[in-house]
Amino acid sequence: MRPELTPRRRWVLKHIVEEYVTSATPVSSETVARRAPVRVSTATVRNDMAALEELGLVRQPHTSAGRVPSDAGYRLYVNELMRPADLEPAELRTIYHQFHQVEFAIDEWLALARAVLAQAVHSAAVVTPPLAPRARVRRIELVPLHDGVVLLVVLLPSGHIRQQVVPLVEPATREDLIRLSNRLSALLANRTASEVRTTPAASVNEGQVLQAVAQALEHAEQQGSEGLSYAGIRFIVAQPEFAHSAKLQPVVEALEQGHVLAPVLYEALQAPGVRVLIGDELPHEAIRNCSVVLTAYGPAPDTRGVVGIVGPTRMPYWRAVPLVRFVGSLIDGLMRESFRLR
Amino acid sequence: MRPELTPRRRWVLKHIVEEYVTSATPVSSETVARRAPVRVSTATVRNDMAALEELGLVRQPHTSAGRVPSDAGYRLYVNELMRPADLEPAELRTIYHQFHQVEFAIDEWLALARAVLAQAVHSAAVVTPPLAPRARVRRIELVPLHDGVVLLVVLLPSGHIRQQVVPLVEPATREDLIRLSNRLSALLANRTASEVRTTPAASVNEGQVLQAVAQALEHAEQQGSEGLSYAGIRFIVAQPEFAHSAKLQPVVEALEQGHVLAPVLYEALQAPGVRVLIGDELPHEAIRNCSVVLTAYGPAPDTRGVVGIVGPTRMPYWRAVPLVRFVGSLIDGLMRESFRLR
DNA sequence: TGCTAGCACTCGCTAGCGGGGAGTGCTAAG
DNA sequence: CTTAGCACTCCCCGCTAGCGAGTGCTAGCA
Repeated sequence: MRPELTPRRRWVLKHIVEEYVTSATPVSSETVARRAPVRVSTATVRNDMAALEELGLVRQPHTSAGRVPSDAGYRLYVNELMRPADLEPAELRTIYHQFHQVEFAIDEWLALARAVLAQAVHSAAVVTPPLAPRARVRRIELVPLHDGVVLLVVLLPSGHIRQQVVPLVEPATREDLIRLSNRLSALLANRTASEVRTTPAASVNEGQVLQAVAQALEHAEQQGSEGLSYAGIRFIVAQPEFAHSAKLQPVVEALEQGHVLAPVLYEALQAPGVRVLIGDELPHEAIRNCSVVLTAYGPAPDTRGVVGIVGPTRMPYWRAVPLVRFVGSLIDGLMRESFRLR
Repeated sequence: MRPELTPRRRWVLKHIVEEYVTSATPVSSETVARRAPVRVSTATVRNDMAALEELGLVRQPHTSAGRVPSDAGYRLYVNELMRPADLEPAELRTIYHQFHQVEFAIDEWLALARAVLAQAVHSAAVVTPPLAPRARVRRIELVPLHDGVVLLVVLLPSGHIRQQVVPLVEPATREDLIRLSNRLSALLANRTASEVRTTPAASVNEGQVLQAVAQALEHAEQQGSEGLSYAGIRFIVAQPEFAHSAKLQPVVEALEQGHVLAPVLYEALQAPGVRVLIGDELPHEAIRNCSVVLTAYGPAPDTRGVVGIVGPTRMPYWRAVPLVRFVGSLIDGLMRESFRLR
């Protein structure tokens, strides 16, 4: 019969997790007993540890070693035992200022988010641009470059810009171009690539531009799913569980070739709040001894992206969760601000 | 007295390098003798190896091990012995097509160059955007966004676009904006940030825009030096010399934090052709058992950037050199083409 | 003088062994 | 239910011996 999960046992588990995360070595009964709020003997703790093991919450790497949290143990910790860290006001202020110092453009924020999260949690950080499943036109602009050649600038709802060089067939004055971009901005507003493709063109030049707009939208959609970027691999390399490259390799590959993480990211896109996935909850074998902490950002459903952390299951969840939440909300706020402006 | 570097000894060195690069294990006299074009005994090869060692071109990890090329040995190999590989026409065609399939924009080419080089040489690849030491204005454009707010688009000589949101002080019609952007495009053409800063403004709005232009240029300059990006760390992780994370860590750090490589990249920016730096020729201790193969791309002096490979000194130089050359010239060609269009 | 065959030697690599120590599980008593 | 005590397990470390790859050296031959 399954042992009971008494309050003290929960407490023991909590300390096993927190101790193991910081020390990276199996936690002995003595270590836990020493840190206990009321005096308990090591033998008592050992009994509790045995019970936790029977419940599948901790493991022993081998007899006569301390205990290590199992994935289920981390899960219980995150769900019920963890108290998210109070982040230093100074740290938050620094991050806040960094975000308000960079250029007012989403790519800058995302690059910064990568760097900040990686540094703050000492893990790898992943970031996706807004993943509009269908890219739409917000506005288009035609910039004359040279005789017979214009630069098409397509503004997307996410605030991204796509540019494309368009050769014209018939000569056009600057005024023609302004009329054309006004007309097309109104005509194409909120249209998707396939809708643009089927829009009839009123002139040869307009046909050229329509083609280019559709192409730009398609590229934007494609880039969305391939646009995952990461930072902080150096922190992963430094983790003792990845000291041997055989362990490290699948993780680095998963990060560099986004498709391993893609399903997880798309899932996080829908869910509100901060999402934590631990070890075997992840879909791929390759990253079974990793955890991810993710949150979606972005105001509208089709301008949402994901930021988060990828690290070993032995991760300081109590820091990772509030930090991811904070950075996510910062980007979210900046995007709302930029939407209000537009 | 120093032994002589006879033709056969050069030949032995060549084969030590090529064998070691592919096998990653010290090369024995027998292996070399077996591959010899004319029949020689292992004893003869051993004598030659001893001579090469005395010349500092090869090393012995320990007595009773085979020989491994030294940095000087690699250098001699690259300078005098190497015959750059004839790349497969199919491989070149594939790369060529990839470059002509992506969007017509420099960032796309650079991302592709990273991926292609990493994959083709199985090493990390580094890429910098055009590193204009002084960013200049090519053209500016003002796009109305909302009441009192415009999006400033600055085209740079490199083909990059910088965008910036500018709040206006006085109301302006669409025609006002066109006049203003025409005026400023002409006025500021080829100006640097500091020159823009000291340009007197004819109106309050113009002052706002001038500030924003200067800021955009400064950001562009700054991003140039921080804009180094890399790919293919997974290949570095897979190399046996980096199996232990202690060896790997400094390399990954050097890649992620561009400043270690910066001086090397700036040097390569000036030099024509493909530049190879081997082991201790690199400025930083951290990457002493790495080599880099770099080439500059870009038509004009202030639109030049660098692409290349970073890998272990045990690198297939005979493939790396022609591949870097090829990819560099592809980007160069695309940039020239895009300049001709504009 | 240069090449080659033969041989002793070096030294990393691996397996096996033993002692020390950390940490456990169990038992019996409070 | 908790605790003190104790035997037990098993990792870790250092040591040793044997093996084998590969060398350096020497002597003989063209």
